[in-house]
Amino acid sequence: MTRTALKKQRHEYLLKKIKQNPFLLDEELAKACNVSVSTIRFDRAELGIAEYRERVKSAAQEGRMSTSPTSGEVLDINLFHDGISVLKTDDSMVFEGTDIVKGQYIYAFAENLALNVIDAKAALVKIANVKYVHEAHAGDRLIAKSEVMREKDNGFIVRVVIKANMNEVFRGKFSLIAADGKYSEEYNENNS
Amino acid sequence: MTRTALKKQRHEYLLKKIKQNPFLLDEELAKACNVSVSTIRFDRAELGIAEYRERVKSAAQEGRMSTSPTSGEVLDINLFHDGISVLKTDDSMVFEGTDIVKGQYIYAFAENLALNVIDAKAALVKIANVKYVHEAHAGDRLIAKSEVMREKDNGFIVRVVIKANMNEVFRGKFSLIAADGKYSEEYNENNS
DNA sequence: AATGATTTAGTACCTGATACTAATATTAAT
DNA sequence: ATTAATATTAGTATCAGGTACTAAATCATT
Repeated sequence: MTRTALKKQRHEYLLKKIKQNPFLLDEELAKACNVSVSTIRFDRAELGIAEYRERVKSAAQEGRMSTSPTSGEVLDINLFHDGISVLKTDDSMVFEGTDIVKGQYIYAFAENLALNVIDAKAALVKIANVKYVHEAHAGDRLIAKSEVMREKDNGFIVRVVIKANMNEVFRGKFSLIAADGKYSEEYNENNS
Repeated sequence: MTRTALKKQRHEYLLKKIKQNPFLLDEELAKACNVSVSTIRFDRAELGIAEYRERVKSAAQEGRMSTSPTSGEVLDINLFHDGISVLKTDDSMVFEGTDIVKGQYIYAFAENLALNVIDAKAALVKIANVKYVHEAHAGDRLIAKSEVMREKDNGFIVRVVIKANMNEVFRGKFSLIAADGKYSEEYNENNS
């Protein structure tokens, strides 16, 4: 194989590998690619990939940004009645090698809204029946609507429907029960 | 105020400030506390606070942990038959102010095993019926067992049961269908 | 005044880089 | 086959943000 082709291959490898794991030193990359550290530095410069420390730093900042990773943003809530939230999907949520969003992210999004509409801190999921109607793809903007169907025993039945581009993607029914009002008080910041 | 008291105050400040924002250099901390950088270094040593780079690094790693799904560790897999995996829960998975693990983490754990037993890269969840039998608590070691119940149409029905301390915590039935698998090739090391 | 705790200063060294230069393959084009 | 362009390696000086250590200066207390 020509060096030019090897370089291209290496570049693809670097882009992919570093994206999925920013904690890779030039030295390690060099070893993995069987080239010198200098080559890796040239490659990074060509590809516009920042140095290790910057990568780690921005990874930390991103992590810092997303308080709860898959909860989405609540747009509207009528407590004990209904709620709407949105979630922008991205390729951190997909099956490796595809752009199909994993069910667990959609589930978490739905469960979260179901809990929020009941008053998150006071409810637990007991049973969930969920259906993934259509695949969701990375980049899709998911819109979840939840409705409290009825009260049952000491709990609630909440339905959540999620759509992407007007198409139904997910449909779930959550049976929630109130958790006993044993709340541990907020963090005490009073010190002298 | 005595120097000793000032020091104590500074120590409290450092612990709190660095906890809420790890991106603070010794130089910045020194300026904020109106002492020299040396003093800050002494303080950090006394308090066991790691240096800037280590703080940023572990922040990034934590962020990475929470964004990547909680899949647990697979202990045994008989493809298309059954599998076992474990997950150590922690307080990043709980409802705020409690030690009760959120359903979505348990769900993700279960879904993952269900997918793994079928060959993760080639299957999608279509329907899931899940029941949270008992609360799981932070620190619990969850053990999930999955069994393929039967093939159905072009898919599978997989049951997953999760226990903590011998007690059933979760029970779920997943209906999975095969998806066309697309492999991403590893970096080619054949060259010389 | 002497003792011990606290704070500051300074040195050598470390890692994982950047920025740059120079030399050496290897390939493609003429 | 020779040349020009491309790819790779090596080496130097420099940087940031430290560690680890030593020594001196500055209180506060007895």
